[in-house]
Amino acid sequence: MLTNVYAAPNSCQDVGMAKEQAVSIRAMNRERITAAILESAREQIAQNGASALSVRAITRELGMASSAIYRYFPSRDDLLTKLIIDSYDSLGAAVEEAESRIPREDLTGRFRAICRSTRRWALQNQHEYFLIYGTPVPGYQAPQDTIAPATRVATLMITVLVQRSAGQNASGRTFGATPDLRRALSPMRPSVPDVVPDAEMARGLSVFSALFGAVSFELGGQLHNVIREAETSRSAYFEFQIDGWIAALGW
Amino acid sequence: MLTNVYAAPNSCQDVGMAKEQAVSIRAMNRERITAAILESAREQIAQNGASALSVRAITRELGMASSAIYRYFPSRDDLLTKLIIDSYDSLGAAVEEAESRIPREDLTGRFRAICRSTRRWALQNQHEYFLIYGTPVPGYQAPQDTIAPATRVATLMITVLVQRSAGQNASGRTFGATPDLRRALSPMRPSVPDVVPDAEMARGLSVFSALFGAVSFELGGQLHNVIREAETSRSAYFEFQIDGWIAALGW
DNA sequence: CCTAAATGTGAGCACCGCTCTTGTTTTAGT
DNA sequence: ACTAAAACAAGAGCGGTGCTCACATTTAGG
Repeated sequence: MLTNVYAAPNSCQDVGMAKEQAVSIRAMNRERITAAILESAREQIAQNGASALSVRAITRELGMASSAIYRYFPSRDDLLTKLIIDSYDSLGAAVEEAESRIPREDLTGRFRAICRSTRRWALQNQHEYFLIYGTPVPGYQAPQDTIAPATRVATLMITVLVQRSAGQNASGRTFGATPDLRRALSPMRPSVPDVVPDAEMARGLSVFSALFGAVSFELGGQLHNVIREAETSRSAYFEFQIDGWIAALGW
Repeated sequence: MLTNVYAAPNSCQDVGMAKEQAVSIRAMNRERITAAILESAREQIAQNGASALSVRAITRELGMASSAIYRYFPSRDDLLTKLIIDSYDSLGAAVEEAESRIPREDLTGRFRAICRSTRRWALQNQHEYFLIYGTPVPGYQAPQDTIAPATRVATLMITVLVQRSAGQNASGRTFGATPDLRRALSPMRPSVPDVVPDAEMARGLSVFSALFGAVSFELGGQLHNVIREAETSRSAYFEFQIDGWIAALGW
């Protein structure tokens, strides 16, 4: 149960305050209540998943009228959008933190760190993970605000790939990359330095989706009765997959 | 709009019928109405996804009382379970059909067919795909009936792997497979012939999850602004990935 | 100070999954 | 053929949902 930060919204009214304060009490309350709503929502999602998120339940927990929440979020979907953005950021921050601990020159180590921290975050935030990489909601179009946070871990992965490609200046193994594939990758091209050949980009992206396929399979229960549930087994299998991805990248 | 197969449930009552008919009119009606419910449900899911499935909407479309549907499915979840099983079967049948068209000795061709038909089915049945491989519903435990259909495409993939392993009797490249990995794979071991080494099994499973990761990424919009939307581009990228998986399998 | 904007409230709408009662129809046993 | 039991259909209703609206109150700024 949350402490009711929403209660007594006018608690500051009788305290004499200077008119020109840094932030008005209204703005303060707004920020506080918005945060409380998000906290309650996150709690609900962590326990029962996104589909069970109820705005009425949030207002109940906060002790406000059910209609009051619409002063802060115009709809349930907008609330969810904000939560999605936060989840992207949470995952991005976790992965960035883990990767930053590895010596810069240890490229495979950084790659491993990205994979492991992604899985770890997903295991610890299952519902948030599926909020991001689960079933897309039908009418939902990802707003502009989501795309930047969504690319944080992808950007990190690309960075490692770039440094790898830069290390071996245009070595062989640059076959592949049919014209069709080149065109397919064109939207991504501007974001990636020229040192990275097309095939390398495609391989990186492929490994990227394989990573999330592996995590989704584990979290989605697709490995039930296939890989032992014990963490040692799950982890061993995951490490085996990482080795495979590193090999696929030609490292 | 569906033709109202539910209407006039007593239409047979006044026709004199022999008592010992193969199936009673009640059983006939039950079968007919159950089929109509499922058809309407599938239609709804195809249009708006599983989350938008409403039993009341089904009964409206069929012209029955909203409470009547509970004579056929005890709850919305049971209805969904049936639809999940059907989706597994639909996917399994599509993949089996496509794979069966390839000459038996063309192992990579059969593998390619499995991958391509999986993607094709997913593109044509997006909501059904996410019904299977999307966000797991919180309290939902897959009933026993689902596991058999769920393994159809996996079984197919294993078959190809087995034939490949059988072809090259215990060649080199059987490194890997730490004790931890061996234990991790133990639940799967009884289902796979001994000719397939542990590492091969793990690799196959890894490729399997990579396949679904790739499909999920495409359907989930994760490739938006990354790979051109045109089918030629999407297909070219997918084929590139297939080549990578074949390489990963050491073929 | 006073108007206008922002915020809180409660009633209410249309929908949802599901239950229960009541009355009808079909089945099965004698 | 008759009857008890089982299956079924219909409607009312319960508690829940997201959301809107009219109305009171509180705050902000000219």
